[in-house]
Amino acid sequence: MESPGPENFSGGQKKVFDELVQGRELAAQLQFLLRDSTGDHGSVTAEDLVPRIMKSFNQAIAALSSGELGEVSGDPATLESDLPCYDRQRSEDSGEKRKKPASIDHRRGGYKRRKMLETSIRTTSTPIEDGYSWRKYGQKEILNAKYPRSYFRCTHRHDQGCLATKQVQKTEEETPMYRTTYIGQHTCRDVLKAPQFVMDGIPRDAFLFSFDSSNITTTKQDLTHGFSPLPSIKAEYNPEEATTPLTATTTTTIDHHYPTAHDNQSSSDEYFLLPDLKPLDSSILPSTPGSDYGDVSGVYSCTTSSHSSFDMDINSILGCVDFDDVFNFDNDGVLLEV
DNA sequence: AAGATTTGACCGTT
DNA sequence: AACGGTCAAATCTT
Repeated sequence: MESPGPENFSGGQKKVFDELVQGRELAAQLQFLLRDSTGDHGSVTAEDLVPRIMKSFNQAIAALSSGELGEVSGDPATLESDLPCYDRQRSEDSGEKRKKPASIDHRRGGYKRRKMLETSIRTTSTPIEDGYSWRKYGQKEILNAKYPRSYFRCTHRHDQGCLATKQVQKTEEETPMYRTTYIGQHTCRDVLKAPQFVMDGIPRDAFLFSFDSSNITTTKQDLTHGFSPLPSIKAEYNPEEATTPLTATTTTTIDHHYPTAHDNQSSSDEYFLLPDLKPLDSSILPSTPGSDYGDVSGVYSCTTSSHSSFDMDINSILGCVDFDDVFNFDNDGVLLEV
C-alpha cells in the first residue's frame, strides 16, 4: 500500500486514512497488551480494543466500498468480506428460514455469489482440524477432479455473522492429499477457541505447549514441522474420506489452535498465503520487516482460519520473535518451513 | 427437538 | 452453456 499522504487525499480517502490510522493505533495498543502478558493495563482490555479496531477497519472498508475513491488498492473482494452485505443480500429470502414448501421454492431469489476471496490454501496429508466449528453446506463434483469438493462455512455464520468458509478437495495423487482453501476471515468469537489465548494474554512461552494430561505434547520443535491443526470438536468430514484420529477430549480450554505432533497431519503440510491478500503494508505496522503479514481484516478475533495465518497475524501484530526462527517467509508471502 | 449433513436445484461468473 | 458456489428441503445424528 503506497500511501500518497493525507495531503493528497480526497475527502473519502481522508476518512479511510483516518480510520486506518486509528485502527493502527488501537492495534498498537493491543500489541502492547499482548506483549506484556501480565494483562494488567488498567481499564484497557483487549476485549475493549478489539471491537474498536474492528470498527475502524470496517469504517475504512465502508468508505472504500462506497465507490467514491476510485481505485482501491486492496482486493475489493477481501474488503467485501468484512462487510455484512453479503449475508444481507441473501437474508431477504433465506432469513425466514426455509419454511417455504419446495413447490413454491422455484425461485429462491437473487443471492449473490461471493467473489473468490481466498485467504490461504493448505495441503495436508489428512483433513485439517483447525479448531473451528465448520458446517458443511455443499459438495460438488468438480471437473477433472476425481473427488468431490466439500464446502464448509463457519458455524457462527448466522449467530455471529462470521463469513469464513473453506473448501476441501481431496487430490488425486499416489498419496491423496487434502487441499483446504480458506476463504475469508473468521470474525466470530468462538468461546471454545483460541481467542481466549490472545485475549487473556497468555505468556509467550505458552507457545511451547505441553499437554501432559491429554497425552499430547507440543514443543517448539513440533512447530518447526509445520502446524498441524488441533482437533475440532465436531467431525466435518465424511468418515469415508477421512478419519479424525483424535479425541475431542483434548479440546478443552486453551489448547485449541495449537498443533499436536500426533494428529498425523503435520508431515507434509504446505501453506500458502496468497500474495494479493498480503494484508498490511509493513510501513503501517511497526513490526519486523520480515514478517509483515499483519492482517487488515484479520481483526480482533484472531480466529483466523488456520494456524499458519494465525501465527502470521501474531507475528505481525506482536512482532513476535518467537516464531521468527521457526518460519521464514519469502517475498510472495509463502510460508517456508525451516 | 435441535443441529448437522446430504443432495438436487438455483444462480452468478466465465 | 458449462462450471462451480450456494441454497434449502429432506434426512440423519445426537
